[in-house]
Amino acid sequence: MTDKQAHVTHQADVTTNESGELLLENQVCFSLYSAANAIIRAYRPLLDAIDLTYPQYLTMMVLWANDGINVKDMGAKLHLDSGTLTPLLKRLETKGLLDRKRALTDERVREIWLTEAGKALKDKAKTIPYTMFCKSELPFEELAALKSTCDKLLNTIN
Amino acid sequence: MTDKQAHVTHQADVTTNESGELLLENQVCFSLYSAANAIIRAYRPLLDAIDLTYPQYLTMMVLWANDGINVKDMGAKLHLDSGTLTPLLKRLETKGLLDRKRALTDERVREIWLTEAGKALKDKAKTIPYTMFCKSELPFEELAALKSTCDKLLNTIN
DNA sequence: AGCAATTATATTGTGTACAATTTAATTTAT
DNA sequence: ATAAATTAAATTGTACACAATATAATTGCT
Repeated sequence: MTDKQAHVTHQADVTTNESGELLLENQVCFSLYSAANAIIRAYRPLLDAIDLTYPQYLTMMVLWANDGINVKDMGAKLHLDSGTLTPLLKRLETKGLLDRKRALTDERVREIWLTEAGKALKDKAKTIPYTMFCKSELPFEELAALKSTCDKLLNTIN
Repeated sequence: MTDKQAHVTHQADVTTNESGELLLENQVCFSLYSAANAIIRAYRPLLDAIDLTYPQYLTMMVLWANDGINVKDMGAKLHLDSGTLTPLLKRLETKGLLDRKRALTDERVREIWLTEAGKALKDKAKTIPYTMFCKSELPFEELAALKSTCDKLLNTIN
């Protein structure tokens, strides 16, 4: 083993075993990736009841707090680009939850406005976060620490 | 506000503000979801160099430690089903990294065996975890805590 | 004013995730 | 032994993510 590899093994032994092997079980990123998938799966039965997917639910949450927001600002909040958002917003429009209007001052800009049905959905979604909190079976402090680390990761990694 | 909703707000104020509103900024699950997406984006330039996607890289990692594993056991390790794995494994087969063989004792079972090229790729992938560790700019202990919480979440939520 | 550069969104194409269903092989129960 | 039940993969269809590119509107520059 080279000096460089020894350093690697020492510094990052979350990721490798004593022989420097790549082990799935030791990968932080794999745990994060699997937990994110599991969370989306856990949301599904709750969101099926209001006919939303998880990304659609996040999008509605942005709109409930920022009605009339444009696609670019929505993308900045959700960390998603127009390639993801355009079709997603069209599907929410088809469901009758929002309208996609062009801004009067700038024809390029698409403003997203909730319909009455879209606004009404907010109330039905209100209990979802607490249900998920219970499903997690984790103490409040641990979830707060998880959020803090994820936010740091997101900020430094991009 | 009902008593039940007051309880919700008190218990889960990571998710809601003082008026009980659903705020994206306060959602643990959204942070986890965004961090997972960000991590996959951060892996991309490293994995492009060896022509793998992140799920393909995870799959190869399983094979490097468990050559000849079948699809079901692979799915249990990766928390993915055959609907995801079958096409993914076919793509890795097309790249010449593995062979998909039927088990002799049970014709239903598909065994996945690394080719020489598949085995050789392991060496090129060795430095990736340490590079990602550096990219995170987080102390080792915080990453270990992150992994621990994600693993707990994955176990309780399913 | 007029043209180049920039910006906002949309489109195209690839690769996941996953529910639901199908197919084929094996096991179980009678 | 054989029909029913179970199991392992594969298939089908929907919905993300995101890179790359295209389109159209606006801004900046001279």
